[in-house]
Amino acid sequence: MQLDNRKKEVLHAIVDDYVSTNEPVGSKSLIERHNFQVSSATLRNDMAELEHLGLIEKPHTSAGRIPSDKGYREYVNSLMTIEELSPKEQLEIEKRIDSSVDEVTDLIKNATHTLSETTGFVSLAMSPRLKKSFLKQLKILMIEPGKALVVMVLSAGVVKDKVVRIPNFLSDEQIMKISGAIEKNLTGKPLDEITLVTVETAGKGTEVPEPLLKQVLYEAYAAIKQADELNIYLDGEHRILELPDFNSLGRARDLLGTLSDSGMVAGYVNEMENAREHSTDDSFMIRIGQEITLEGLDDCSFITATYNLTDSVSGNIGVIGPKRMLYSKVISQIDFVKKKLNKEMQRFT
Amino acid sequence: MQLDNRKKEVLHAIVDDYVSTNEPVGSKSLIERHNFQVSSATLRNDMAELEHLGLIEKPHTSAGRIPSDKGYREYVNSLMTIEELSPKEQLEIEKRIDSSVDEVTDLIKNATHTLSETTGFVSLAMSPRLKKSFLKQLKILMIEPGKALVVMVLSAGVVKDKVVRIPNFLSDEQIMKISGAIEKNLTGKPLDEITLVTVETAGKGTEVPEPLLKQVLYEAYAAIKQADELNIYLDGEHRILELPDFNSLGRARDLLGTLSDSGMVAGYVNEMENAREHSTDDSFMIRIGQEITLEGLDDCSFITATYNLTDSVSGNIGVIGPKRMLYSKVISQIDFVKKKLNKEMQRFT
DNA sequence: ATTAGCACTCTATCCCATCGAGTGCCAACA
DNA sequence: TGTTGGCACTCGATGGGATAGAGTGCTAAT
Repeated sequence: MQLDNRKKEVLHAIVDDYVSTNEPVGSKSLIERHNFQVSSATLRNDMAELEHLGLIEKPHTSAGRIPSDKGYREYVNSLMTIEELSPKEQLEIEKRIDSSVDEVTDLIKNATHTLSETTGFVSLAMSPRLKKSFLKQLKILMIEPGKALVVMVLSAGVVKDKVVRIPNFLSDEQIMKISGAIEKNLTGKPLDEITLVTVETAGKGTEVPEPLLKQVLYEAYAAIKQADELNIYLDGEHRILELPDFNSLGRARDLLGTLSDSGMVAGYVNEMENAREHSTDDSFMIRIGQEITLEGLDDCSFITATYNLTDSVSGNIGVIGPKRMLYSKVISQIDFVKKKLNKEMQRFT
Repeated sequence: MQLDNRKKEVLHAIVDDYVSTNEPVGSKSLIERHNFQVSSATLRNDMAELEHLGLIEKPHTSAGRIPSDKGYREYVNSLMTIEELSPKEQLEIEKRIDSSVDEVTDLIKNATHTLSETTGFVSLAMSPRLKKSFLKQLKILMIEPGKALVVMVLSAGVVKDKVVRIPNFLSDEQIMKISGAIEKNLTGKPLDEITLVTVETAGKGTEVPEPLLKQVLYEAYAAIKQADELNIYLDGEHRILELPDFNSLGRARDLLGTLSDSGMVAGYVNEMENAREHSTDDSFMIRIGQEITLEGLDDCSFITATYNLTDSVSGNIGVIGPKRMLYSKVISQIDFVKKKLNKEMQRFT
């Protein structure tokens, strides 16, 4: 994008003004609010140029300009400068992320809630992608005839469990044998390398009759697979209605409708994450307006960062807010929450 | 409420018409839509009377009438007749409540989601009140030095667990002893009779040094207490925006804001439930408009039914919708979901 | 007790005039 | 060539009538 300096400043100013006033910005008010050493007519020429480049647009023929998706993109990529949060803001966030919880899940929910409160937008987090973490323990507890609990401890300090159905007439002892065999053979294996075949192989030589054994092994496998399923935590959906950008009811409805299908959102975040892994970006993912392929999010921006539970186990945390947001601020808020989250997570590993 | 027959019919008709049209109903349209064998002037007199009794009201001097909270209450208590769902509707619900899930929690979430889909309103369920269920098993699993998992199996077929911190230098064997002692002494006791004292007494004679023992017992107690904490599941909040009753944005915002504090809603449901237990009502709780003491729910009705996991372990499931709802229909929908839920729950006990 | 008739009330809607912020373009200027 | 003042034009927002329509309460007659 070959823009001379003044045009860059103009775009910068338009984005800033539009973000803070929520009104299309015209050449005259631009002059009033900023120290351009030229006349409004000159700015009008510049603005015509910027519009030609697709960076800004007019809602109506005789209205001021608002940034286009491309304009926001340029702003985010090249123009804005990110400032650190003030110590007071930092303290506020640190205070809210309660460090006394006993489970990683609660910590993540906490951070998500905090992020929604500080930004005023919808926040979301993905559970850690555990497929790279490995099994440290696996126990099968008999609950009652026909029912057992598979408990797994993973390397990332996470505990998962699942109630499963087992054949009625299996004895406690048989179950112990099976769970011991699985644990012995699969400990240390990353979850994504554990398949039904691996589990079945691990269970061999347990002196349990074939068909019974097979069912238990299958259930154990299912439990392991469920352990690395991704969860998504959304928070603060109701804040959408407090944003002037979504006062049209129709938009708010579409957006909330989409967000209510959390599985779909989770799938999208995952897609984004996969796309990132093959690129050279830093750890932020920013999608603006139409770049987002979820229905009803045309007027939104979607920003996530990657937190780390261990070196190889990570997840995402971020916000969904209006395109018209204070990007630099929001990004540093997400960044700070992410860092705090990373720090707190060390307690678990 | 001493109302002659025609006045009852008039109130009935006003509620019906207002529910279906969402417009204040006047004397003339009442005549048009129903077979009253009198003139509109007569109805006007009746309506003036009903208004005097506080059963209906006028939005403006020259508008038709709408039911007041009291009017809806009279309608619900004495006027409406509840019809069964059609076989088709029943089938639809049965189909949606997937019976293949392995955990009670998932079943409840499923039913809640189904209820929101069938009614088009916000639905909610409380987790079973487990304080009357008793401990069937309690195991403490060592996860790593300093960390253990307390697994509890309750009489209602529910499995609960909690990660707890324990002293670093406790051995596997010591933990087993403690968990064995707790299990031995507390099995069969209802959760609400288990106190810190009971747990400490149960743990005596385990030959584990006093201060270490005490900490583990405390954590076990905390885990047990957490097991009977109530959870609330809300679903379909976004549907609020699809209701004409909440097209004013301000109202929708207040309502969603209140619902976002799920703890508060849970507390309210619990309060309602407690109030019910001392009354002779049947199993439905209906709160209309201002009867609801939650902020922002003035235009809502809150209807819940009680499901049973076992004879003594129950929870609530219901909806929050606009006051202007088809009560008879919604009640039978909730009732049917509740019955289906009860039926499915038998698999777990 | 019921009814027809009537004057009155209030909202919703449409139309129209006006205002104002903003634009594009042109001609002049450095 | 880039910058500027000037000007005609556009279009949404605002606000003031005028009108229509549905509904009401009251009165007098049945």
